Amino acid sequence: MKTTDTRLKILDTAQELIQKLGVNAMSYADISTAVGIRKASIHYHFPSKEDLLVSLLERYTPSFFRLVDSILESSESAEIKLRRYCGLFEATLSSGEQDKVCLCGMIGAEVKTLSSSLTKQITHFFQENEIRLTKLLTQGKDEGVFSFSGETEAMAKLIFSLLEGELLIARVHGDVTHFKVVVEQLFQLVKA
Amino acid sequence: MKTTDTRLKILDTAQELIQKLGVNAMSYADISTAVGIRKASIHYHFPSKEDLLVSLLERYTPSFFRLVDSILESSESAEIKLRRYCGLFEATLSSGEQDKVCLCGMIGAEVKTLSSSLTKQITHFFQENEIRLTKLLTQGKDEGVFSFSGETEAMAKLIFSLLEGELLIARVHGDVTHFKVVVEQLFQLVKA
DNA sequence: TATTTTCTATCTACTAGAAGGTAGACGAAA
DNA sequence: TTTCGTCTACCTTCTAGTAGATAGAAAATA
Repeated sequence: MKTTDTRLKILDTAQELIQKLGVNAMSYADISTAVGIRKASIHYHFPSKEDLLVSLLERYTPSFFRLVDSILESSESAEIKLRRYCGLFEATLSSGEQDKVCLCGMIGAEVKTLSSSLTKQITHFFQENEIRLTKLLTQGKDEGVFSFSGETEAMAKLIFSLLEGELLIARVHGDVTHFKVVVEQLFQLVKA
Repeated sequence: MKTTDTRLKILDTAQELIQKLGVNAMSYADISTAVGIRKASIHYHFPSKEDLLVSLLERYTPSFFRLVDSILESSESAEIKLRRYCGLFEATLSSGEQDKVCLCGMIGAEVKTLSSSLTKQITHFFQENEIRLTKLLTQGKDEGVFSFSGETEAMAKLIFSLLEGELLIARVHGDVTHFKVVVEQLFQLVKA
């Protein structure tokens, strides 16, 4: 098997396991079993768990923002764009056995057990989301489809925290509808 | 030392450790060191980790709702009550070294590594919060101090997810202000 | 009251298994 | 013939959890 194939399989599997169980409940042995490769081979590709986490975030963050930016750059209304943005989070929750949350949300919860360089990567992910949401909201206000009082930046922060929080809560309830209800309520609040 | 004293110390320490590090990153050895007692003594009071978690939630949930209910039963305006409710979450974040989140938020993130009876306890905590927020919002609408479109129940869900999410996010940023900004924005949205 | 017994909470010492990680052999491909 | 990716075998440390000794307090008995 090619290097890149194994590497990818390891990253995919590790990501799924972390989104489901968290960093500290996931082990090299788990990945080993799921991928069908020996633990030592995983250490060949990712010498330490920290290396694996860094690589995971270096892949996840740009790939997530490619999706977000393709939404932002489309020619749709700000309302549709925001719906599609929220849809990215809902897709994570709905996928598979409805047992996964945002990778960065999960790692964010465990931040106090991780290195400062990982903390920086998570902070960066959060900030970039707020920046893009601010853009989106500004566009919506300019178009006249969004209307709400307060600062646009504060609203962006609020929306992002609500989405990350809902992912956790809806999963505990085992109820994707819970997520959808909150997103609909969000639209009630921002719609002009 | 009296039984109850040691038991309390163990519970207090375990709670702090979980709020900071999470269930899976906290060990009996950690508690042992912090309390100044041997591991075996902790197992005497709480035979298994599951027992400890159950006891922790059986203490945390009613004690949290005692605080919430004392706010709800006060004679203040709904706005003040909501501020004080949000203040409970902010207090957790602000306390100590600003490294703790809601116990149930943290355990909620790790829910897929835990027993179904613990999942039920977390679900219950979330639902009871939504019920109380719904009451509070209804009072505010009746008083005329709150005004927002959409269902009151959906708004309650939205507020709770936003608070749990903000706790995680603001901690990663190491910035209590981030939390305060979002709470202020919430008031912009609900105020009449 | 004095003594014995039982109970309680702690301790030391241990187990088995899982964790992250390493050394070095080996086969295939470049 | 060197490099690459995988393997087996192993190490150390940590994990939850157990067995059994012990000291002191409480309760029962003489």
